[in-house]
Amino acid sequence: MRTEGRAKRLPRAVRERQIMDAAIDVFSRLGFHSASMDEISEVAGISKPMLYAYLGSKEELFATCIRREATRMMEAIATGVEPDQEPDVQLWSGLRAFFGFVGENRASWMVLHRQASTQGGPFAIELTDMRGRAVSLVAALLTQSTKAPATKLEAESLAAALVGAGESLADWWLDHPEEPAGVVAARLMNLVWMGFGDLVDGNVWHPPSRR
Amino acid sequence: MRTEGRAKRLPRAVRERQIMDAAIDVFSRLGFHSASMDEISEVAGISKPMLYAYLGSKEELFATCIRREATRMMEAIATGVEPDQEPDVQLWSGLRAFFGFVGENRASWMVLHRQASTQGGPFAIELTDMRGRAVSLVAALLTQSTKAPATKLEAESLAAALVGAGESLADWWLDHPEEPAGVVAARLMNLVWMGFGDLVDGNVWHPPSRR
DNA sequence: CAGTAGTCTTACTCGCCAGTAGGTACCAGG
DNA sequence: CCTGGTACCTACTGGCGAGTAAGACTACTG
Repeated sequence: MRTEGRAKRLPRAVRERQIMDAAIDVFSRLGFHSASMDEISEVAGISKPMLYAYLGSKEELFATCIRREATRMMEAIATGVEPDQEPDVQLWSGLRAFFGFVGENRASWMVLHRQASTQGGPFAIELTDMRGRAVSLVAALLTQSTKAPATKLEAESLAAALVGAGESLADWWLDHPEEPAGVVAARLMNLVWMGFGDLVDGNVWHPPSRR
Repeated sequence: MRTEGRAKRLPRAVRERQIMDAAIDVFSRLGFHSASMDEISEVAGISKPMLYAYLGSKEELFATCIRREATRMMEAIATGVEPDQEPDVQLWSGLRAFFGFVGENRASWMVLHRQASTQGGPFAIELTDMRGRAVSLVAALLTQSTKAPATKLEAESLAAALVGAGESLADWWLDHPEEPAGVVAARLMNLVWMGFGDLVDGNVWHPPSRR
């Protein structure tokens, strides 16, 4: 009975992946509140009770999405950075990895940055956690470069500004996709390492060895 | 705010102000979707039908709030900057004015930055417009300093990064209110004008004449 | 084949909230 | 004292969407 288009019976793990992918798609387009579980289940090609059976409530689903994507992103960045390099090289690798990830996972980035940060509750925790790790990473980089930032607060706020600049530039990039990731990353690198003062004078940062 | 049993009869203009203030308060605490017109009317000390009679629908109310606060903020910044000064001084004044505004209007800032940017529809337009004006302003500053950023795209993306750094640092500041506005502004000024490279070497930017 | 475990569905309930209907107090000017 | 207008209210409707009940289909096991 029924029409031909009946869903096939698939193992739980596969369905969970489909659901998460659909959820990220819908959340990124509509935002947490405007996204409905009906639409997510429809995009996932499954009925709503399955969704609830596998992923729990709407909030749990969202939190799970955030956790998954945040982990993927931090891993992408971590594998791109080698801890023994000079500070500027480390920063450069990190920026490239970051923009690379955003470029290939725009929906994930939107959910992480635009949605998660604005919803209170348990989401902010996941998100703040990831962001905190990123900030600490940068702050460590700064402190390790000695001399400059005296207080912990100062290093942390500078790191927050840098991370924010990256986030914002990534957003800007979403509206100007014609530029390659490397160019955008290099631009931010120049801004935060050289500063406008040097840029105005024509001084540019470039990696120690071109490759 | 209801001391008497019955609300006093007040002219429309006064009520509209009260409603807008209440709306910004509630929107900043709960976000657009979670904020209910019932709560806004309650905070404003008025009944819901009045709210609808004066400010229209929920979306109209929100858009009106954004427009008002965006205008206030851009004016605050514009009056703080003198167009004939050196680029770095202009930037410095702008940053001070910006952080000054945020410090004294935290709720407004939250609505502008965290809420408006995540809701699609007509809000994004208002917001993108203001943000665009800010970015153009900075971009002009950069281009005017000649030599450095060749393409329009480059100047614009750098400006976007700077504006984003400011926004992000303002957010960070909300969680660390113990620092005065001037200190935070100075820190960002150093980051974007000197760059980490100089900061690591202990070179710091400071305004030409203290006052 | 019967039993059981896991997949999957239709068709509801139920609360919340944007928006409204319909009326009441108060104040002009005639 | 009426007449109109503006400020203001209580009490509703109507829809949307989170979450569920109750069962149906499939497949594997003995």
